[in-house]
Amino acid sequence: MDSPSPRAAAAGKRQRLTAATARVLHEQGVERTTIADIARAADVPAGNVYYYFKTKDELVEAALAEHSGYLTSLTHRLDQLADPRERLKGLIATWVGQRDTAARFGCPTGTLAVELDKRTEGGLDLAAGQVIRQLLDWVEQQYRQLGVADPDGRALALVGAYQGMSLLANALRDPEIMTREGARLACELDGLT
Amino acid sequence: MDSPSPRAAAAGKRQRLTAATARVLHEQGVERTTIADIARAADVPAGNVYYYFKTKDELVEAALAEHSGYLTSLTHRLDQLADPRERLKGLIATWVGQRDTAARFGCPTGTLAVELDKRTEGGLDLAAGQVIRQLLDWVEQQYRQLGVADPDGRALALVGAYQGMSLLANALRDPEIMTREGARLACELDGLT
DNA sequence: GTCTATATTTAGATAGAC
DNA sequence: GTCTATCTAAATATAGAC
Repeated sequence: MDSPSPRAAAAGKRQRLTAATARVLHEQGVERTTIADIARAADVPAGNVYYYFKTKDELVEAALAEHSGYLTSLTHRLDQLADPRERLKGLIATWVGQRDTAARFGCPTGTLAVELDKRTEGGLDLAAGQVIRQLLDWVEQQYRQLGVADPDGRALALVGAYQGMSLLANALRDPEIMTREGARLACELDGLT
Repeated sequence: MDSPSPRAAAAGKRQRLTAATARVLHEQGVERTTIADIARAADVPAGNVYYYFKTKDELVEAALAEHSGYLTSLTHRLDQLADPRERLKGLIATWVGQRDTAARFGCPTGTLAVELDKRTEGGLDLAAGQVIRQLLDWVEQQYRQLGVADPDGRALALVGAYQGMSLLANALRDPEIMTREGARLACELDGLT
């Protein structure tokens, strides 16, 4: 279409703002990111942002929804694999594939959780935790289908290992930490009876 | 002493400010903490802080030095134990003992690392990583003395597990995650030949 | 060495023209 | 629906009286 309808243009801008917010919050953190930063990244005029989002917190919420949507599409893709063990190994491979981003900026949801958890007001302090919970639940289901003992404990261990290796890779600026830990986790999966 | 010398009083205030900064940054995060918050927590008049620390970043540096000092005294205490395996189990027990604080505010050094890593200026972006490196080095030494293979990989796994379980406990506000993961890590240590 | 008052800067948010 | 100008609030940092 050469001339998208105003409604379509508006939806496009809203989507661009959401995607840009997710990216910029990951790179700069919530507190160091200004509305102007987001507008620039989305190529939307600064004064126009408030037409689409009433407050900065609404932008943060939209970014969290974006992360949740990404996670949903990732797990749906992995669900195509027949073997739950292969699904978990696919998840680990995805993490390792993002090692350079992780070494520079950490896990998008994990770092957001750390920042939001410091808040006492606004009601977003536990919002990132819900996205992490979504991942934990999916991982637990895979262990359950594998028929191993303590599926939720194992899910905590796997997702915890991911958050931990992302934080270390980020703090030490070393993507190879993701590779090494990913290999170890895949090995452990292979060793499960 | 009823009347400490001015020099002693000054050193006392500096120490109070350092300790208060470490505590408040942990609870509120760097970006959401104001100089006034720190002054109040240290019971020092707000306008007086700048006599002791020229900038907010100097306070952040002091807090990091405090964490490093805490880590040094903790490892020195654990070094009194004869068996390196017992030292590592003592470290894990210390982590689990701090589960309520971890569930509320995360690991002091880890959450500081996440925040500082988002910075591109000021030179403090990698400072928290050095404290984490200090812990990694000590843990690696213990594995080395145990004579197991891949001591630095194992150190990454153990410290990563700690950072991961702290983040999950914090994001989900559940201290029991620390207990469960701590038990698993201690078990793994017992299983090492 | 202590403290008040204030300068400076910055960012979130809004009013209103177009 | 778009955009500029601006209000307001807050926080870092400084000047200077005591």
